[in-house]
Amino acid sequence: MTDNDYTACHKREIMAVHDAMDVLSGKWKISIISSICYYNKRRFSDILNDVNGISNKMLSKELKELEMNLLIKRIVLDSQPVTVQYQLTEYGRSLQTIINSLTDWGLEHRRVIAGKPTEAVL
Amino acid sequence: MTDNDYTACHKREIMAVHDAMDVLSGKWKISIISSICYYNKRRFSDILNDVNGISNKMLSKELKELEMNLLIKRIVLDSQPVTVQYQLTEYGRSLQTIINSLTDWGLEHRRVIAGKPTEAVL
DNA sequence: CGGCATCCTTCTGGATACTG
DNA sequence: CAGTATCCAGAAGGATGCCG
Repeated sequence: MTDNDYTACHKREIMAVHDAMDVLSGKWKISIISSICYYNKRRFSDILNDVNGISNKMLSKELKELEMNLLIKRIVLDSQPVTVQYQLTEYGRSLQTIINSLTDWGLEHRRVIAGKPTEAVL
Repeated sequence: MTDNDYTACHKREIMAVHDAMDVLSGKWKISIISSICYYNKRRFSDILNDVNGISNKMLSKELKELEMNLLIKRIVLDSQPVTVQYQLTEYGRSLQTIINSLTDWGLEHRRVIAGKPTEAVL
């Protein structure tokens, strides 16, 4: 993008971003995907713990939506009591680039807004 | 990330993602940023037109939030009637990578869910 | 043109309790 | 453990009209 405003049409790109957000929007969805992505396999209660502030209701709901969108899969192990693993699908793994960009930016951003040291809540 | 689940702690990364989403979450915020980003400078009514389905109220509100977070700046030209340009700040431009990832993924995603041809609404 | 104010409906999401 | 069910407050967000 140059500084002079030549008027190409970018509606296609903007709509692509909107499409992506259709599936990813929600206060928690991206954090949930990150959790599953970073750990490869992750259980319900672990995600509940990873994602700061989420309630089990919301986690349950958003996991279901992500599953419907074929981004994650649910694997039930017949242990006692039952164990459920969540995992990214092949398709879901295509989000890795986005997750990485967001992670990088988030780490930088935390530094910029200051007073929010990374180590504090660890 | 390997297939065997060695248990490193990724809370730092997951929280970074959450931090990023703090600033970027909302049904429209990322689309708005994309619009401004792709056109470099963009006026209120143009963004209103770029972002499919947004109302002026929401646009106004989210622009204000983005400005508060120092991601965009508002430039008033004293024309008649008044013209307002929105532009990414230096800091805001650091989001470019994220926007690009989302655009790429969105274009791919549109292909995957099918029945939503890119050209239709152009 | 670029908003803000108001009204009103829908959706979000927390707290809590309960189930297999 | 991994959810589901219910209740309910508050936020999100659309429609419309007004203003400098």
